[in-house]
Amino acid sequence: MQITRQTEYAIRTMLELALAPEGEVLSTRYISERQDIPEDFLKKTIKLLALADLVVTQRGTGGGVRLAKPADQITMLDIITAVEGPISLNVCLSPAYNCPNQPTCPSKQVFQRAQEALVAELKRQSLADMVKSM
Amino acid sequence: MQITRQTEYAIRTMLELALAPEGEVLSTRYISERQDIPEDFLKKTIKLLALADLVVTQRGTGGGVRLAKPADQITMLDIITAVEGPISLNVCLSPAYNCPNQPTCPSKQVFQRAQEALVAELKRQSLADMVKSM
DNA sequence: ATAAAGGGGACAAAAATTATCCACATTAAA
DNA sequence: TTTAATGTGGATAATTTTTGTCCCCTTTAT
Repeated sequence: MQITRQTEYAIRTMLELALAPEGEVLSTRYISERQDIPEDFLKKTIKLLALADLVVTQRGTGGGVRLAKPADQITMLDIITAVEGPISLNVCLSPAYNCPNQPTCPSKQVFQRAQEALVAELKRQSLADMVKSM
Repeated sequence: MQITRQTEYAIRTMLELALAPEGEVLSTRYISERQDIPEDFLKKTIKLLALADLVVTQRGTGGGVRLAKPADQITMLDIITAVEGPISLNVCLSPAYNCPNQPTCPSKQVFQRAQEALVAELKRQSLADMVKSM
């Protein structure tokens, strides 16, 4: 019940990008050195962020990464979801899962509510808010 | 960011115990068959529940397991914590962890709040509530 | 005594996570 | 137009966590 290290990497990367001058790109190597993240692993992590439209990448000399939208339009939930997929506190909450104990499973509802509370909080704070508090 | 299968086993076990007649013990084997849980793995899981004072075990012939207290005094949070230890959505929230970015880490606060919301919900519903909803 | 329980430690298997390597495609600049 | 800097993608390895199994022990009612 914990975010993975990769998600931590993603959060730190997004903070780094949010702090960079508007429109400027940062290279993966630069970020990996600043944040002490294995470069090749970071590449894949950034790819996930790009697929989720949180960052834009630019290939070639002078290329790199930048935020795809203003920091106040990106939430912690966005980042976590980009890396880990949709949050589901219990397997039974995954969309794909077909619970064999349906419909009498009493724990599903508990997890459903807990998850909603969690998601609401993660959605509440934006990357911009986080940067402000630094 | 998901409870483990072992925690699922623990929840199902607690529900099974909550449904048993007051004061009666159920054997690990019985529970493992009813709930389709590997017996030796269940033994360890039950041991964790016993260490957390959620169940009482009785050795010897006719022995088994029963709830250590009324079902309305046991919460989902109690069960999760018994198996997985204290919830910490991010390593940086673990009591033992000493964050190298302290005290300027902006994500810690976000996780702190999210975790509190989650914990509050998990604490809200008791085993008794869950049984009622079956 | 005996058999039916739980207790505990070692270990194995499986799954998930993290990390590394390398060949390739793109692009700006020399 | 070559070159070097950069992201892309796939394969694979290493590590860690989770899950499962085995086996011998202790306790206890009959």
